[in-house]
Amino acid sequence: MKLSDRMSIGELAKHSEVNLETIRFYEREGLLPKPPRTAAGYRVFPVEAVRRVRFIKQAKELGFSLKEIKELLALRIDPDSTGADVRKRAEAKIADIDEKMKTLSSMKKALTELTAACRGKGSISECPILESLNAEKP
Amino acid sequence: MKLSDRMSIGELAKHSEVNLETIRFYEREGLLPKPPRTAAGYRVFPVEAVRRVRFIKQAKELGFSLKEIKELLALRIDPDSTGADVRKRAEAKIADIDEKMKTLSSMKKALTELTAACRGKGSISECPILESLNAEKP
DNA sequence: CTTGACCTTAGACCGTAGTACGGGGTTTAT
DNA sequence: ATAAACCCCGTACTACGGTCTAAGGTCAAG
Repeated sequence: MKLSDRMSIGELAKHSEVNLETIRFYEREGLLPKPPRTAAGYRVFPVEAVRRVRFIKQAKELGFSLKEIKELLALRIDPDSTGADVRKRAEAKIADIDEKMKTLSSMKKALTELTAACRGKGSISECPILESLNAEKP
Repeated sequence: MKLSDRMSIGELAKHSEVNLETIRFYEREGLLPKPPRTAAGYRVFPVEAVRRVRFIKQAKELGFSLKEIKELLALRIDPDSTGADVRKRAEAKIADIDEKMKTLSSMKKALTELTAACRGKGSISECPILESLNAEKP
């Protein structure tokens, strides 16, 4: 059964845990495709829209701008773009992601060392451990 | 030798690759400690400030707000806070980081699958692979 | 057949994170 | 000794990413 696989803007907002206005804003900005409307002009979203909005939300939390998120969402195999082109763009995004993961990794390491230091009698005063990240470009 | 282990605001900005005004802004916001001044009132920064500014920059790219970054920078073992308290806060930050890494991981997986699909004749048209992330909270 | 919860639009407003500007003082290089 | 390059401060402005408001239309329940 699939009793209603479509939803109103309010339902979409609730299920994806964002403000209703944010949905409209994303539509205006082209992050969500313009949905069909009822006779009265009400937006009708497919359930998949929830995934899309959640994806946007998560990507934002990872420091991607809406512009970058738009690019990520545009990465799909369709007849408009050659496979090689999509692959090139996807690989660039993968590089971004690897970069972020590397940084997170060193942050985590620093914090883990900090918690360990706290365990061991914790008396190494003034220890700005977080600044001990990868230096890069000296 | 340590021919000048201190620098001007302009040098700091250059070495940490941010706008000079950003340095002043971070100082106002309490992300950088107020530096000593010359007789003429010029700020004099220790070289370590470069690491700190770069850390702020990187953390921002990972989606941390300046407020969160301030909290991260405050995590250190000093006589003002008990080891247990610092540890608790550090562990919370580690949890944030793990969350981010998990999401990045699924994004990367989705993108990797996409590039693989591009290789293989690339004819699965209309394939919005990125929305297929972890669902969470149904 | 009205009340309340929902939807519509356009446009105003907000917090965050800078960035620029103007008017001035300082330092360095020629 | 004077120009270029740097610094000071305070204030204003910007871009981004929403969020809210006003004025009104729609829909389901009682």
